Amino acid sequence: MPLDLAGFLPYRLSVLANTLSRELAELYAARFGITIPQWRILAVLGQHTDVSADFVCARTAMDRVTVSRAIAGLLARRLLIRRVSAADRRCSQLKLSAAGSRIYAAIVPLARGYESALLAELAPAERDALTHALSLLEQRLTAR
Amino acid sequence: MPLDLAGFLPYRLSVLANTLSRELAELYAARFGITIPQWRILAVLGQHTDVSADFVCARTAMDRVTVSRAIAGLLARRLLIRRVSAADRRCSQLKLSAAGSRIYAAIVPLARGYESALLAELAPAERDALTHALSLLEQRLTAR
DNA sequence: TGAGAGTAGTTTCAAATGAAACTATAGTCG
DNA sequence: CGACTATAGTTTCATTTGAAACTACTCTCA
Repeated sequence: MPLDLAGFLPYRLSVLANTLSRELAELYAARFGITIPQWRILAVLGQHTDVSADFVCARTAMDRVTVSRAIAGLLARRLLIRRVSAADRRCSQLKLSAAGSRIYAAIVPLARGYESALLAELAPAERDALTHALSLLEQRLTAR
Repeated sequence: MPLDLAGFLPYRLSVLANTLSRELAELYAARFGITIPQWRILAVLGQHTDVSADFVCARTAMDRVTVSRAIAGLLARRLLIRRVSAADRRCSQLKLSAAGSRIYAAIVPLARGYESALLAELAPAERDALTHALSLLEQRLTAR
């Protein structure tokens, strides 16, 4: 009894997620010179300001090293501002610069538009069901 | 109006899928010396026999190069058998060797067990809803 | 037939990745 | 205090990745 790969959940999610990330990246990568990890950092800093690199790691589930390098790239282009925290000088406090905010503001509608086009495939009840199922699965993982 | 990353579908799927693939790989990688791309190839060849590398590419949504190298690794360990197709000598015909079949047979229950544990988080109706929603999204992508 | 276009698969090379080691700072407790 | 442990973040280095070029073969059609 072979395993049906096309119906195997981890595999399906993997293919779908990689395809979506790549398609989405096409909308902003070339136009703004932003990589996928960099976009995720912008996305976190668009929501939360003056947070540490580690906070970004936790939010994005990306590796420390990946985050460090993506931040370095964004700093070099002056899209972020980094201050050393006075309370704990190991921590930095990151926020979007004016230029970073502009890029963020330009990408957000592209991202939303992409997501909307996807979700348009689903009826409202189907959307809710998907969202709900993902929450349950996510919960399981964060719970160990 | 910032974008809520934690509720953004492409992002959620990406985090979830990567976590699942990594967790699953922990079950077989060290024990059998098999990488994620190699496991996917075994999974395809467990279902379909005497198929080409390109067929494997199409099934797994993996890159040509990744597939070529993963096959090379499996051949080196004599887990696969490759014949050149008589009809078209550019194509190879791949199948599991006896040793490859044994590894495949050993991994399948681990993979199934992992998936079952995941799906146990969901009520049957929730599972169906998830499966259904994924099908709709997948369809959209294969349809361009 | 045989020149040009196309496909299967591999190799090369430059870029991205992540584990492990490292730097610098903070907190703990004898 | 001062050694010891822990955390934030970076650097190093070996591995993985995939785009592009390449080889080898097949197909088309003049």
